[in-house]
Amino acid sequence: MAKREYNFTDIEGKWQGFWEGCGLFHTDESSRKEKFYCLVMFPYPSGTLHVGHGRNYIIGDVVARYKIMKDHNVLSAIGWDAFGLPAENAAMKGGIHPAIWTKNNIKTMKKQLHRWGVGYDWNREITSCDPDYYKWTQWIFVKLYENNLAYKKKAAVNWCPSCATVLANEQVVDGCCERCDTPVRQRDLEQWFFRISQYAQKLLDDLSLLEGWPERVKTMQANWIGRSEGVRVAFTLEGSDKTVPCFTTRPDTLYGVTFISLAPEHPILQELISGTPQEKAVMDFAEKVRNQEMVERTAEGTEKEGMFTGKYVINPINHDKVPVWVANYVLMEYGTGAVMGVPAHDQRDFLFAKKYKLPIKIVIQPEDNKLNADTMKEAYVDGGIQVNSGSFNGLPNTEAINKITIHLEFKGLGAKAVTYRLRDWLISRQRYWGAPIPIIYCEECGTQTVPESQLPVILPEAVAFQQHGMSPLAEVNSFINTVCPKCSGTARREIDTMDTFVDSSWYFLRYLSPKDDCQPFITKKVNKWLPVDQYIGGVEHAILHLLYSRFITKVLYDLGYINFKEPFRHLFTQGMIIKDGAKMSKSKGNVVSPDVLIDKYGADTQRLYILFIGPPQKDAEWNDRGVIGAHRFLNRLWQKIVEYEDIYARVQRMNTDMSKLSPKAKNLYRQTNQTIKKVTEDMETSWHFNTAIASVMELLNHVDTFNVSIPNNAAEALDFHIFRHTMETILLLMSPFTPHICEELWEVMGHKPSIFRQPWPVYDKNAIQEEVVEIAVQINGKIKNRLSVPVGIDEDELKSRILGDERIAGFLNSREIMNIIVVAGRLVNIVVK
RNA sequence: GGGCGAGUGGUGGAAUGGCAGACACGAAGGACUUAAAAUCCUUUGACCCUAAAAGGUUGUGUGGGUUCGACUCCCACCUCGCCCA
Repeated sequence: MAKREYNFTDIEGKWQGFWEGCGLFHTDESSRKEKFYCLVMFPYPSGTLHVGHGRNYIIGDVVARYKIMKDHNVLSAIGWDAFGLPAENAAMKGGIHPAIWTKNNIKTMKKQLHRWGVGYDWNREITSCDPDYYKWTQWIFVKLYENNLAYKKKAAVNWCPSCATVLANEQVVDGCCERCDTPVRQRDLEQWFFRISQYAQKLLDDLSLLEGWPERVKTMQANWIGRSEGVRVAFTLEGSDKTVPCFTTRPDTLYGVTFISLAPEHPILQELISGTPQEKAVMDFAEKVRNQEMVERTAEGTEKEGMFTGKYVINPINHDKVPVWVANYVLMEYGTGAVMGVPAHDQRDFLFAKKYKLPIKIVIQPEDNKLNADTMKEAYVDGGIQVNSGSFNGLPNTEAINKITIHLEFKGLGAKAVTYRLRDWLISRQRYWGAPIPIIYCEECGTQTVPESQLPVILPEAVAFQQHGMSPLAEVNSFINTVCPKCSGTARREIDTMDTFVDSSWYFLRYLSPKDDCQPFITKKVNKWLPVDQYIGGVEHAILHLLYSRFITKVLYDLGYINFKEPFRHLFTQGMIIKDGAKMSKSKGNVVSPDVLIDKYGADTQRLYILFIGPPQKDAEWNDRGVIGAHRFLNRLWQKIVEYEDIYARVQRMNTDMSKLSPKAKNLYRQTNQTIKKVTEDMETSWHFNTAIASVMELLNHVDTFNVSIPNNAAEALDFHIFRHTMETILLLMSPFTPHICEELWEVMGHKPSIFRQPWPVYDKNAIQEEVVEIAVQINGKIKNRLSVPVGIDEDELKSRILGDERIAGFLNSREIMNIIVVAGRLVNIVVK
């Protein structure tokens, strides 16, 4: 009989068409099966996908297919995070319109996804740059604005003086413009913000609800939110009744204050120095600092710089008169924009004081070696006993923190306060390729939102892209000029567009009603399908995207649109695929194209290799040569099954009666069941697909030694039956990983497709039990021999067998046995003197 | 500087208190072939010993500790990666 070749190209095309046709991934919302919402982070259509991207979609596909077999009603959809800078850069460079560029890329990438065999309910596809979608992104903006969660204020933005344009943070590389390498400056411009800081505490508290999230990601979010508890202390300006509030987490060091520092942006600064001789010098200095980059200003290694304002404040606790400085390391955005300087107990204050010869006053002494203000080389930041602290002397500082706080509150000099590192979310971009912010400025009525009936505010297509300068929207008069929705007078539109993180912070709600033009999502549906049961994506989104999505979800919850507080129940973050020691990227030239590999070996081979390369949560090193191993395995599986293509129909199916099996069949049957157990456990708990696949490889290796033949009698038919059971099991277990070949071979073995309509195999508890086990025998922890014994052997019996073993007896000689440790079914350790 | 993670053969990795290196790649040798590819078989951590077999020593970044027993737990350190400063 002529053997069929493993023609992966035909097979993969055939089954991709079949699944599409039979609606394998079509979600029937009326189904009564348990729902499972499986979501991969939707891609940015950057051009083409490489195998590193593939990991994300393949893992998602494995999970979706597995859950389908476990009889869940699976929702698996995809879309495109289609607004963003690269499209606009391409327009400036290549003269191609961002819309066209994006559309082309989506087409390419969609084809690539299809070729991988990853399945989605394509009827639910969404594209964030599509007006049908961004209409609702704008709607969300309006809802936030109406609820005082969106506002406009002046803020420092990255400004490239050479390109004369605003840069997003990710366009700033090492403090310079990524395009022209000019050092980036800070400029104050009117910017739109979302008031995420108002949700800081909720975002922090509800991390505890996220049991299915990696601890690591939760920690990163908690650090990003950065809650700190402390006291806001009011320092009174000398000769005035004005106060400067300072936030500190260390009220125990209040007696040690020798100066206070203001941020250069502090509103009181101008007033302080107005009309004084030092006014110009101080304002020049403040201007200089404001042009420094934020990161640079606060970096520990950066030179602390400051200037005396000539004014003093009074320390409320001891009435010390302390000088007011302005300093580069104080940020207006954090706390109150003013800090109390305690050089003895804060390292930055220490460096500052040393540089400007400000006094150092010790107020906490460690128990052991006494500090000396004149000789200390760095700030002492640890605990100790209060000194120079009036009535608080002698207290441990941990106690003084509370007592001083209470004292300040009692006297009305301060109040407990909590601050967060989390700052409001700057969402406006002076860019073209984004969702227009739906705001209209009317000279009569002021700032107006665009009414819902007028949404979407369509992004005009005919615009000119220039190398330099402002957003192209600034020049489109037909866009800018409009009428006020309230008074119908002349008005102009906001020309800023929204950060793409806004688009991606709610897309998971849209998959439930992707084409609805009356509402962004249907409350009843999202309440049924969300939270997402499994979210899968890269750890690079651990902070921003996930935090913003959580924020928008909480806002929608508070506004009564949805009944869940968190969008993603379980989160899985896969590791990067590394090539030549670096993350795959076009600029490094180390990308591996999936298309070449699919042409050569097929999609199943590539899927298998990506899953086999290592545990999916860890980074893994790509090795082109390793792919061959995956291909060989699939070839062997193919040959093994096709070899008996004509036989399957001729051998009757039967139930497995263990007692009738030949010893070799019993062994195979046992290992088959053990493999079901191993793979199922890997799928359910750790997602270690690599070890799951390895165990199936071992099983196939075992089949090779099984020597099945075309049956001529009852005994051989029984062996064949076990062989068939094993091969069918392998197909079922492998089908989420390598769906095409399994589907094809399932048919070869005489079944009607689809294999994904089969239930996931369940192992036979009685069959996995070994009869004989090999026990390692150690003497003082060193292996000396191995003995095969029946499973469940009596401990005394085991000991006597071991002590009776010739080799062991030889090693023991006549040494005195101190102890014998028995680990059932594994090992025995004889401890001798 | 802080937080988190990682460090195991030539390579990717396996084993989370009990036989280190499963599974796979690569390499070496062999079979098939006019030849090559593909495929199949054998060997493969290092070192020592041996004619060979058998055997022994050593080995999971480094140094300590806990334990009958440590890749695994504890302490200190080194290197790398990510995030935050």
